[in-house]
Amino acid sequence: MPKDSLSELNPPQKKAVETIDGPLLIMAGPGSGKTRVITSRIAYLIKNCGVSPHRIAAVTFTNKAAKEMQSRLQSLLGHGIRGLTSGTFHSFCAMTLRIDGELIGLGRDFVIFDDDDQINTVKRSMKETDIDPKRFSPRSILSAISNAKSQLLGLQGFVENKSNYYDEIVSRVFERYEEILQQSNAADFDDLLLKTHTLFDTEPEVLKKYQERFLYLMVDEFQDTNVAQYNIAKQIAEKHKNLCVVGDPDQSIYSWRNADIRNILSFQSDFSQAEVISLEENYRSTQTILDGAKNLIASNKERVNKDLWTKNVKGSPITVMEGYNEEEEAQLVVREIGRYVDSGNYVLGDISVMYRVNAQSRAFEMACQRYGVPYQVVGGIKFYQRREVKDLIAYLRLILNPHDDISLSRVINVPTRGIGQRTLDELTRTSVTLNLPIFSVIENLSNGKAESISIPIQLGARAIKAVEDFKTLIDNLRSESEKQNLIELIDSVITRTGFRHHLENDEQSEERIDNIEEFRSSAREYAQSEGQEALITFMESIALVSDIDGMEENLDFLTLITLHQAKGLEFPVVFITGMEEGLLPHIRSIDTGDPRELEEERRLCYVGMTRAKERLHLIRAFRRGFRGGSEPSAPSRFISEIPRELIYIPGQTENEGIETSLQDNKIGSSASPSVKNSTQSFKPSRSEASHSFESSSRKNPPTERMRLPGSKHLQAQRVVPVRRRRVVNKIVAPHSKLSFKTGDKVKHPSFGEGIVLNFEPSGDDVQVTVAFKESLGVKKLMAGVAKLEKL
DNA sequence: AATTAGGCATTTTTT
DNA sequence: ATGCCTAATT
Repeated sequence: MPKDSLSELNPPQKKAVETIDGPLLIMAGPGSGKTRVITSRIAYLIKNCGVSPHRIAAVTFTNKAAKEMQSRLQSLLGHGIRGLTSGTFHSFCAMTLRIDGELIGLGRDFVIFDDDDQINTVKRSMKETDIDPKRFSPRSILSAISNAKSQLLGLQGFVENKSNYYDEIVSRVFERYEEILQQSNAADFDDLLLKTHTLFDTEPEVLKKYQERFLYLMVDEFQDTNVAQYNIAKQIAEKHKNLCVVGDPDQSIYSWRNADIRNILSFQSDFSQAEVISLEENYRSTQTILDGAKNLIASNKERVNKDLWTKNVKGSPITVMEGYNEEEEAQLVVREIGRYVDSGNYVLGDISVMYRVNAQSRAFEMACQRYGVPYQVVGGIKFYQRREVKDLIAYLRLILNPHDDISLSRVINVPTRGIGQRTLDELTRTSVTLNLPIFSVIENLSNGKAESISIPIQLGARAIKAVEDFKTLIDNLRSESEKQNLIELIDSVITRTGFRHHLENDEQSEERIDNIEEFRSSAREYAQSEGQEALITFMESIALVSDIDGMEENLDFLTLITLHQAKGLEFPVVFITGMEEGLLPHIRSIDTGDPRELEEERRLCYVGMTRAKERLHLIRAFRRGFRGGSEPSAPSRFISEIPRELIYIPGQTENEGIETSLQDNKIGSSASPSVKNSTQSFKPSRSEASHSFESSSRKNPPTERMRLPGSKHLQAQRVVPVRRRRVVNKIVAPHSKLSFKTGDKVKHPSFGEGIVLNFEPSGDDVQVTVAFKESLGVKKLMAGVAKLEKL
């Protein structure tokens, strides 16, 4: 990208940047330079109009997008952007509530309940309202609650609007759910928005503060905002009316999360004088890819047509391939990727494999491991959602806020300390009757005043002892926490609670300890600030990060990603996999019979296709396995919605002539028209990092089934398989030397130094038995996985 | 109270 | 096939 300066913008882009007064709606097609416009606009406000960054807020869809914007502005304006507010709606609201939430009864150190906590809370609520979780799924009840909150209804609104038996059930759970949250001084994701709205609604002074401060407000990915978010934006912008929203209705893919595409219509009616600017020139994709995508999306009925165009080269046809099953699909893809890399024109970081559901990543991971392709999975099982990490977080939260019943229930018996379900039930029951948090019940218990207060509780002496010990444990950690920094605190939690020991006894102890180690180092950057402050900030950052936030651009890794997460990204080469009826229009969207759901699937496919700059592959499997079995699947209807002449099917020769060389396909990385058609030079191929594939493989037609290449010569590039499940989202670079002999001194990242007692090759790795010093003892480790270092 | 076995639902996407 | 939940066992 060239420097963001006004002269390099096309006329509508320029207009979008310079239209600063009054409401503005920017309709930005894929690849139309939206991000540039947003950053240029902010830079323009600051530099040309002399607006203080302090008075500008920019809301993005992910923290990653916010960070990217920040860094681009930084390079444009240097320190001139200090004071700029940028982030997601959720993080903005969390901050607002942290400051002024007390006015609406939210304690300063409230905790944020994530999805997992929410489900637990719903389950508990159902139990306490005698609603059978087998008859009504907690998940669907939660989604009803979330839906109500996203529409700014809240409990009260929901109760008033309920119209059937199911609503009645939900409202009972909802009521209890809110009580638990209140008592735990917690807010769920939707509360962050809802409560901020309420705060602004009921406290004019607070609202005024924000209204006056934010002269300019920008909202990115507007098509994916929900009613609550839009209304918060409206509240803030009400005074100055300088609200700029940027979006593309064709890329709206989050309606299941209550995003409401009608916000775009509302915006136009709420701000009738709003200027509307369309960005229609695409700088990203080849003509062919853009045409394919345009034709696909044209099948949607509910949309306004856009006139997307590009000056880019025609480029290669869209390749459609078919494998027998998902394994062969993956093999096909990985082998094709090998050809790209071998050509020297692409590095792995240029390529991405996209799929509808996370479960699909598995086959690709396995294929990558077999072929030695380093890869990066975005998302999947979220790091902070791993059991051991969540347990540790629950301890930290409890230390911060002992009233957090959900966290307390989570860890009161982890590791097991003789407090079973009976005891916990009894404590919970009492807390409900007394309308007190569980921790307070325990406190009263241990004051020895149980009888005098006449707590109606029935527990054996042994249970009481155990519970009291737990209370003392938390109390001690709590008082220590004020003197310790974050890392010290985490360490004392791990040791004092017996958590470390507990992990060591676990079957997957290595993996779990690794994860805790990872967690510990992620806390490091927060450890500077003082005592509890650090803990609060850290907890908040954990609750609000997304997987995509952690994704790095790394030339050496192939990216595996869901279509949803791919929004906003671009890659020279894109493989969209699982192009099958039931998967890409997902079965759930077909089953409902709601055409709008099917159209959203089509938009999802459109988003995926428009991520591609130069090469687009659509792959499907003839049979797909699920729930153990395997069933035949039909090609996705979306394939047939792409004009045949844009498609190349290997094996069907008549179209082969269309395929152009890779060189002809290259699109200059610059958005400026002058260089676009030139066959620009590629990124220099990085010999030391290049991942060479068996050269003969490129001669094999992709459809022919072939044996996996021998792997010896790939050893150096091989990514070590990480047990069955992945340990960290990013698989780190492989280890160079995996040879050990008895007596070798080795170093483990968390266990420290040790001596090799024994070793035996196992698959591609070596299982090493190591004696570590101190109390750590003898362990069997996979050398590559454990990142063992020879000393 | 803790561990284990067997039954069952589950998988769309995530701030 | 896996993981979660309940029931049964020690």
